[in-house]
Amino acid sequence: MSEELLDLNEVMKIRRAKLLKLREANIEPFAYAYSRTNMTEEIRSDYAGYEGKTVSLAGRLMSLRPMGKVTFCDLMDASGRIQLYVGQKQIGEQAYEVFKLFDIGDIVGIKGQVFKTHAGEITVSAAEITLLTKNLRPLPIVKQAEKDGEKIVYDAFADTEQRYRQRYIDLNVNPQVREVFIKRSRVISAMREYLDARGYLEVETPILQPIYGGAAARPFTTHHNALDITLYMRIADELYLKRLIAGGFEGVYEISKDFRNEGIDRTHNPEFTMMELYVAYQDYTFMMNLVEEMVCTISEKLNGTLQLTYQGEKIDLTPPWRRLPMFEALQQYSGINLYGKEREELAAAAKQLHIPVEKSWSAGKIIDEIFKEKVEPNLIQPTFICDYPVELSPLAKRHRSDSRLVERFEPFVVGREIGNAFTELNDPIDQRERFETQRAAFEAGDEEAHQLDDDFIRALEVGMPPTAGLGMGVDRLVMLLTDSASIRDVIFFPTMRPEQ
RNA sequence: GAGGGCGUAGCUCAGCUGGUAGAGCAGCGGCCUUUUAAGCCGUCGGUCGUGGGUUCGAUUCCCGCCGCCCUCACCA
Repeated sequence: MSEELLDLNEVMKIRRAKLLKLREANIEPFAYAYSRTNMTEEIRSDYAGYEGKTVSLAGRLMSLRPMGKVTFCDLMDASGRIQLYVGQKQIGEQAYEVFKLFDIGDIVGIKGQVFKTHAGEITVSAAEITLLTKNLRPLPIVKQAEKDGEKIVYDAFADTEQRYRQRYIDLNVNPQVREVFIKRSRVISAMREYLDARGYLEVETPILQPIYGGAAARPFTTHHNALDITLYMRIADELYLKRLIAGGFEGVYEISKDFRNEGIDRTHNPEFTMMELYVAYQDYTFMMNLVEEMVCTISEKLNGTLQLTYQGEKIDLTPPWRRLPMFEALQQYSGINLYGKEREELAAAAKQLHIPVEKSWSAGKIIDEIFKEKVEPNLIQPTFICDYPVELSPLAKRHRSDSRLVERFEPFVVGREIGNAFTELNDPIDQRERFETQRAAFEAGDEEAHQLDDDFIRALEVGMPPTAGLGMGVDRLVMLLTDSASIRDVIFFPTMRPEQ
């Protein structure tokens, strides 16, 4: 402890000294509770109603402007900020001496009258000011001014590493960060409201799974001691939710974390939030309409509009979204018709398009690569790409009019996939064959090939009705709706390498 | 995993072609009872990410390592 003290910088030493002084003055610097009557925003938005009234507020001191026997402060609570006027005459000489030990970053309670200064600033004049929590580690000082109605921020706390590692500081000093996360919560509640209103049942399924499935990805592996078995963190909820449809539920959804042991970048975090929905007696066309309607409902609720700007790109969410079969999209953007082509022809086409092909790649994989390279970047306005090759989609039902394709779609916006949906494969014999193909791929070295899940097939044998399924990347939807460039800006604590 | 960039005071940043560091804010001491990026005067604060190398001498040049960011690969 004393050694730790030696490491403290000057400011922190002074803060601790103040802490001792406060305790000597019989003031507890870490209070138990404080009863307040109002939030700062209530007063600011209804000055006429509060003028002259006594209110009590609680929050953090974000700015101090001492002027001798009077100090102006900015108090920040969860709703916003308000100015405080702390005068020696009003709170008393002794209390003012104690108040001089307060710092920016301290959390205080204040009771006093609402008034306006000569400059017209809505202000609370303190009759009492109470320390609730002493700040021992100084906050970065971010100053704001308003010029011509525009907010200007000086010395913003901008170091991304520190912002992500010490989000509690980021949230305190960067109000726009708080806004993004409030919006994130609203997106999720709007989604839940939309799904609940249609009678879908929110459920919970295992995160720890003996066989991982539902997506093509490498899992995190863990171990259960008592059972002495390997368990995997789920990479998707799909197979369990479909078991519930086989069990007689007709509409289920789950909003939860999935885990994929893959790289980290601007659109990928090892743990991320997924919404999966399964609806009995429906197909992927139904699901396309649902996605359009749901995303639009959320956008309206969140931003009051279907128009949005993402990183300078204007996006119009107004339905109907373009619906483009995958091979038509490939034809349109690569100029080559790839439908029905054999692997060697596809490899040749890829070469022609300057896309390197590896020998181990299947025909489906080559198509996927060409798609990513040539088509995806062009899908700026909302677009459903539909009808994928069967070998890319081991859990999707074959297309009713083309057995080489499956009834599947992915919604794209700003060149980015935000979901994945299909008419679910419910034929257990076909499902077993698809799993066998995947097993062969796994044994050939494809680490992301789907695992064979006998119990899931058993459920299909019992019978799963015709079903439409959807997965949506919640983080990416939030990024889109909040104009966030990185997934780390919409996840409170993104995965980072541990310090030291 | 590959390539590129960055890492200087609590925060935001300067520091040209090598001579052991500066500013603003914050802090501390003054003055100040309607300020609001408060102001004025004074002052404290840095093993310049880390470990080597070159050099009489390195924050500055070279190499390794650590961390972050960007691009690519894998993927949602």
